[in-house]
Amino acid sequence: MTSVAEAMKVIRRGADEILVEDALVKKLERGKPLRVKAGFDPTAPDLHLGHTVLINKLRQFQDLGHEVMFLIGDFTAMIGDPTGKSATRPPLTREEVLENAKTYEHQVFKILDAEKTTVFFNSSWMGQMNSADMIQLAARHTVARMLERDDFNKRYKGGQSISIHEFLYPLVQGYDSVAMKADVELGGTDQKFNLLVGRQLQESYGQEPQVALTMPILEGLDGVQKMSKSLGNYIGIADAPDEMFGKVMSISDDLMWRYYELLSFRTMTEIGVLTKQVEEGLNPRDVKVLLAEELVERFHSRDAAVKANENFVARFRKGAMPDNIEEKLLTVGGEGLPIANLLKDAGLVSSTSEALRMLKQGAVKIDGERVDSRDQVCEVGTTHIYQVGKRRFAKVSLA
RNA sequence: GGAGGGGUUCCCGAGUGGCCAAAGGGAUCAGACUGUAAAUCUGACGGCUCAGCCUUCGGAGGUUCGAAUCCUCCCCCCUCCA
Repeated sequence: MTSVAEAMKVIRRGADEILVEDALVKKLERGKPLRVKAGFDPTAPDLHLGHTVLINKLRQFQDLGHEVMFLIGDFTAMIGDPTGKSATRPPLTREEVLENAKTYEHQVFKILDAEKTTVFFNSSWMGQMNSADMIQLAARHTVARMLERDDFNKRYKGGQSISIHEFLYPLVQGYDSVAMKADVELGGTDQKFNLLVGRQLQESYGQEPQVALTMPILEGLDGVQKMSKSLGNYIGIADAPDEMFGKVMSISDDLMWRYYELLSFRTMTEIGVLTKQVEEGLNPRDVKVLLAEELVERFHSRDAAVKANENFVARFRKGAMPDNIEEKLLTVGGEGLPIANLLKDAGLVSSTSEALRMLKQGAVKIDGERVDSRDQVCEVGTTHIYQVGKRRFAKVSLA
């Protein structure tokens, strides 16, 4: 077994806060596997790399020999965590929750070892509670402490409404820790308050309080805003290999190190070596390639990673065409189609105006030959590969 | 209930009667260069049957030769007072 000091080094990696660190050391020193909890809202089943930051940390605990408890918050989903949101989410049906949970498992076990992971649903204990139980649970916390939570505080001071049921969310999440006898709970930095409520409730129920470990929110491809689907700056773990590879390559050299810390399974020592090599003149691109390969391999396969790398080099460094170009058949009325309309109809651009702009900018190629005349007409009965920019291709036949 | 401020193109935000398809920034896209879909520089950025035309500035009407800009009504958001 790894020494406590070494374990702490691994655990500390990338972590925002560990509350309380000494308590964690003490727990580790007992030499028994710890029960490590992380809760997930079953509302958003398509995960991106931002979600995996937390899951990676679970994996690290797993590798250190601890027991991972993956909690699906099916009961809490019915309350809706107010964190950072004002709109109440629509409640999910039982079927939707189970469906989402399944998707979670499928995606999450690309990172976690299924053998060493237990999945929990908090409805299994919360569903049992009656009103009296619930009120007793509520009796263990105070309004003043609840208002310490940053967003409650702001809303309260700002005169915005806070529904009573919103106070219940942290309580229920905290009670989950009691029910699961968690030693450690992981969450994003936005979860800090809820994790701390867990500590307090556990003590109140006569348990040793869990250690709360918060992980930072991962920046998206722009390097500034948090990775999120709605901002479109995400790498989905279901993204196709080439797509995933390319997106990783598109991050800035600075952001790459951040991704290494939070997303790579390489040790910090290995990463330190890479940093040094870059300082000594190694092209950061080559280091980025390693990261891109590692991530594609994790979510797809070794072969896919190698292939994605090859494709990337061919297409962007050598300007070659991709292997699998989408084929389209367009039916036209007359003899042919002006190039701009063809590009639009083939879905390569969103409007003919854009097509004309692209032509003017020299972005359009037919079979690799640049087209600069907007008057070009593509005749019926021909098949060519049309390209806009470096990334959009289509093989179009006219009939 | 009272007083005031505001809703502009993907986002932020300027624009108070013609020079406005609308400044500036962000995002995005393209080109160049390169070390990559990094960085940097340049350019584009409502639509179309594209030297022209059409549609847009919360919604509906109106004034005017002409409206994002003025008037009327309506909808929505915010601040302060009660």
